[in-house]
Amino acid sequence: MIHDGFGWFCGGWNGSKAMKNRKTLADVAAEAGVSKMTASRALRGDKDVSQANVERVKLAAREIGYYGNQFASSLSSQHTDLIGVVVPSLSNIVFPQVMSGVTNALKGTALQPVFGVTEYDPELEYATIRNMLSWRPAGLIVTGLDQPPDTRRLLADAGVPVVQIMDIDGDPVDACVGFSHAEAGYEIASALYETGLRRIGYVGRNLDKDRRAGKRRQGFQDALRDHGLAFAAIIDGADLQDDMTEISAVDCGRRMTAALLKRQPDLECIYFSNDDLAFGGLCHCVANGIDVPKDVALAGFNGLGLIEGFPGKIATSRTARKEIGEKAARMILETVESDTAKMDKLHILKPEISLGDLTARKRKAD
Amino acid sequence: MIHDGFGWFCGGWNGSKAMKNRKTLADVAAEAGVSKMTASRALRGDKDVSQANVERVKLAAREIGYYGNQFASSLSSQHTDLIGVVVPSLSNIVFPQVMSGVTNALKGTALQPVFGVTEYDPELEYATIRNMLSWRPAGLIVTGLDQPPDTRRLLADAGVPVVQIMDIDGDPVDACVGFSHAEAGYEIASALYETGLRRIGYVGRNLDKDRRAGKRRQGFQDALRDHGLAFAAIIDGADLQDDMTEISAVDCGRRMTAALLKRQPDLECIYFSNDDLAFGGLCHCVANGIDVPKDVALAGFNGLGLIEGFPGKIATSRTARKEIGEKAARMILETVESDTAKMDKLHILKPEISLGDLTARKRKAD
DNA sequence: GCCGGTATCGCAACCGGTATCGGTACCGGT
DNA sequence: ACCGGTACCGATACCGGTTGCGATACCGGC
Repeated sequence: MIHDGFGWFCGGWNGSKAMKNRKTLADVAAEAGVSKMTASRALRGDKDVSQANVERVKLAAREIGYYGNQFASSLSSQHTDLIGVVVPSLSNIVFPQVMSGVTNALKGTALQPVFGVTEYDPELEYATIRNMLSWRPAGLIVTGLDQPPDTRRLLADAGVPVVQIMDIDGDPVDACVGFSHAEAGYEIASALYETGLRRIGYVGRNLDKDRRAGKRRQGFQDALRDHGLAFAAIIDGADLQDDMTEISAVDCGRRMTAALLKRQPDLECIYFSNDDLAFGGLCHCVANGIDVPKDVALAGFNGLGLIEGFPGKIATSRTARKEIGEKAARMILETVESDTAKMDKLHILKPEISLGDLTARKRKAD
Repeated sequence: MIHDGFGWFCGGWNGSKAMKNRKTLADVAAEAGVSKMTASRALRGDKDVSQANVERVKLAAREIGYYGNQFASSLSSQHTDLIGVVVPSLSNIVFPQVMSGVTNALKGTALQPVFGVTEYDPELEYATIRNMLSWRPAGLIVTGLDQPPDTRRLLADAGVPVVQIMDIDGDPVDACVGFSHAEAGYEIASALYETGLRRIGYVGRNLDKDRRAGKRRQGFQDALRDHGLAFAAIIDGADLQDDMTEISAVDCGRRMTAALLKRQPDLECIYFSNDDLAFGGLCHCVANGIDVPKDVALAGFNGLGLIEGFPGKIATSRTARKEIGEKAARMILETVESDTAKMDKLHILKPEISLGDLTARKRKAD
């Protein structure tokens, strides 16, 4: 349906009548006793308007409660202040944090972000991006590098700066900001290995949809392989697919951990596809008197705030979400501000591994 | 600055040149060998176009990579598909959840949400709303009822359906969806009282900015007063204002709880301004061998996912964030869809109190 | 062959701003 | 008195679609 060309653009009911009876620039001009042009210039702070008229116009505008019409303005001036930001989800706090970063970097500039959510659905992603392009944004920030060809072409032909974020394992359309998930997986695996851990299990969910989580897992596996190991046990949601979609990630992590430890009681360590699941694992352990990380070590990914509740308990790769959002926004800002400048095409913000209480164990192992 | 009338509208640098060289409807029409009008109608699925031409036009559009221009379209047709959604924050997971609800309810309709974040800053809220109005949205969803007069007037004169959400303690501009925070505070206080708890402390943060948290606290206090009690101890961030703004809410909760219990070791219960803080409190207790809720009961607000990690430990008022977002969106949808229908002006989604393990104690107390 | 009706199509006039460019007024210099 | 320069202003032509309405073509019926 979405790919039928213009289905997204068709049919449906016709917006609101809300636009009627709105004050226009002509009203302001009449009220101020000047021409439309002078009013326009006065409100935008253009030059070539006498101070007296500027004040007269602003006053008139306020009196009649005028605010501009972005459609008319953008159509006429042929440019926009919009930056489209496409994220896969709002329920993973990571993305709101990225959005915060973008908002933050754009504060005080003329640009402003517009957000779109894809729910990890490629079709919806395509539609969202297409939709954003119909607003002729000044730039686009898109999560991930694994867009299908259709979507890729859309981005490539957009004619605006495009920054892909969160991932660098792949071929960016234009610029990208993020880090290698494969490497992140590889590195935390290595770090865990060095603390002497050997029997390591894996807990993941939504790997089919969340490609980046899949990459981390692969990287982790590669590291194990390089040490002649493999996951001692795996639960990736396919096992528990019944009601797992409805419950929260934390609760899901708890249950999956319980299941995994039941299946393989001698695990020394569990790697989770993210911090929410890992936290769920911790909850299971706390509730069942399992000492973390002595009995079993837990490792997640992201460095979420809730990890700080139990300092040192969960190993994690701290990712710079907010910074990624900020950097991406700033890259577009720079491109847009100067015609000449071309932005760096790649900016890496490597996650920082935090082993927590395992650090001590590592020293012992050395 | 923001209130100077049109400062927001003035100055600054002028968008991108991104709009140039884009395919227009005329290109499509030429390619398809029809007039602009026929092309326009074909793409929108209007009637009065032969099936043959519809296909020809759609094909042509796809060939040359055409996507509409919302500015031109909205300007000309005098209506929009936009719904403005204004939330105070993205770092509190509650608001992304509300946004999810809105997105969800709007999925499959012609309407689409545009989000704005105010960081709890009234000036920024004013600017954001004004900015949204310049897009002539079909409706507006705004968080809270406590806008300053300027902002209120803006909303009242907007000429579009406005739904205020999350709160009903106040005077809505038009419609509102949410619940009474004062009542929520009152009720959980009463529920806690009934389990026999008496020496109750309070931990809160950002009360000056988050008016709703303040209302809950007030409601809680009122309940205590009605039972002849008062908070046995209070930490509201003013006490620890040093670095508290930078750290996560969870970590903040941990520290404030530690401080509170040090000051008043015989507390039987602590009421937190939200679940993040409460969870931090739980972490402190777990880490220090304090049994929850036997030694000290903890109560928060929101029913966040992370509470589920420790089933029954933290009492909370479960709020229907997603539902609030959905309902608000649906209210606007209905208003917009039918000219006649006026929406309900008030929709209450009362939080559901969950006492967790305290339920047992309550039965004992009875 | 003429007529009313229906299906298709396209011209022209906008929508509400802004870029462009050509005035007008006033200034100081010569 | 004349001239060039500057400051200010406004008529006009768009921007890229859509609405309104008239034009055209084709149809069956009489």
